[in-house]
Amino acid sequence: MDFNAHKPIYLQICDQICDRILNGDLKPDDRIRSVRELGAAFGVNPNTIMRSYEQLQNDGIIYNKRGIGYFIAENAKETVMETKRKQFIDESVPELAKKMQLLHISANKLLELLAQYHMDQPDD
Amino acid sequence: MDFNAHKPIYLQICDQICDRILNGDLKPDDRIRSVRELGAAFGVNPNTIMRSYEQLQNDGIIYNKRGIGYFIAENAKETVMETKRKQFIDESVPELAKKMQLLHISANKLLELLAQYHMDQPDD
Amino acid sequence: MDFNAHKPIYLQICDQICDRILNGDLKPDDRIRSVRELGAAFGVNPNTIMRSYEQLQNDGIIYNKRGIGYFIAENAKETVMETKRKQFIDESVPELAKKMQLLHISANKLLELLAQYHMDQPDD
Amino acid sequence: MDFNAHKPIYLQICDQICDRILNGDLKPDDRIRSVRELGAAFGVNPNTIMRSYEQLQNDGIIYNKRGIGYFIAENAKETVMETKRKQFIDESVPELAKKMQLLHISANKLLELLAQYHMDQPDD
DNA sequence: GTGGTCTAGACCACC
DNA sequence: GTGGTCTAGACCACA
Repeated sequence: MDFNAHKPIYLQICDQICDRILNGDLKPDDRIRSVRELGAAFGVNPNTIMRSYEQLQNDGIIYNKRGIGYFIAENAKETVMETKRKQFIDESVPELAKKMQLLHISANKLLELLAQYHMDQPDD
Repeated sequence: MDFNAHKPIYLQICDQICDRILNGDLKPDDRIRSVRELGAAFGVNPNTIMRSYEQLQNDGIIYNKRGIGYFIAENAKETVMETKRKQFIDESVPELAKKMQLLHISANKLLELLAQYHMDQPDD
Repeated sequence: MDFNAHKPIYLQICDQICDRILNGDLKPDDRIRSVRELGAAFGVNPNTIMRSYEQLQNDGIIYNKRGIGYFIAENAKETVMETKRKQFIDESVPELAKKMQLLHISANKLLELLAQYHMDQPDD
Repeated sequence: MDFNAHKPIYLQICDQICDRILNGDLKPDDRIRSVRELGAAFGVNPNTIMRSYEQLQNDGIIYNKRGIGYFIAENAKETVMETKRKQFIDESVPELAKKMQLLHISANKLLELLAQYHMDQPDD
């Protein structure tokens, strides 16, 4: 894994795990790799992984069994989905709208730009 | 002005000035407020304002008359517009596309969300 | 059995056994379940149960017949009672007093709160 | 400051700050000492202090001004009070009730024990 | 000066 | 083996 220099590594790891939950790769009660294991795999200090796991645990996305490891929470997918959608609607959309207005970019133009990025997703 | 906690204040000030240039509030050769004045107005250290002005000057958006103050550059609006559009297309759009895909938000849904924010802009 | 996340599982198991001794559920020379059996019942590693039994044995609350199992000690109830009362008076009460003071909870309020939990115990 | 060995230092620091908020020593918008300063004062690594501050910030008890420091939140006292009271009622009280029942300690006996610890607090 | 992130390495309790 | 806490020290961006 290679990391964006401008965002904390531990948050990028959170994002990566959330993405894997959203796309179904990680399911409830799946064990995720230990801090040491994942640290080695990512070439990152275990403390940094620990920090990611703490964050995710605070958010109710993973839970911990003492001496055993970390596991995906029961309703992790819903939690992540809800959190991210809320963020999207409350932050990304207004910001986007503001930019479009200032830059004179119409909705049509936006659709055109998005078309390049395989927007073949169903609504839900 | 209240500042977003996750973006440097000096950049938020840059943004605010750029916005005012784009919407026509600031025109070429208008004088902008001194670092002291704006610092006081924003409740921010003048050094921070200075940093914003340096940034804008480097980008060719404002210029400096020594001992007098900072002024909006001749082609500021075009410069800003071009820079921001490039950023929008190269950064915002791909990021947006990725989020929409993960969150199963369709283009239609996006338009619907945007509609709340007065999308009555012409293309150009 | 579900375990409190902030106290070691092996101590919670000790507590549970002590409670059963105090309330008369376990009597002197009763055999308690084997580490394997109890481990399976609790969904816990047998080593963890072993650790609980060692602890209780050190405290003189249970004893071991090699190859046969663990048994409640003769004076287990008295031992437990004495130990726990000492703990209660030396640790729980001061801690309680400190909290009540900080949170402005009066003795009356405390009695009121306790009333919900069937405080029909005689003194002794 | 001397620390209890069985509770994480960073949590003990959180508690100490909460206590100072509750007793009125720290008021809204007061600046608290920098991580380095407090670390030096307590003979503790600044990282450990940082961890306390993160925790308190997550709980909405303190907030941060970039490059300036940490400050007591507006309604910190209420937040702390509410959190701790909830904890007291939901956790301490039932646990206390259970212990009293098992150890045959009556409400009167409890009051007697508490009396030593200056229980001259008003209700509220 | 401030906080924030990260590393390396240690030690501990627990399973 | 697991996580959890802590230290020491580094480097960075920001005010």
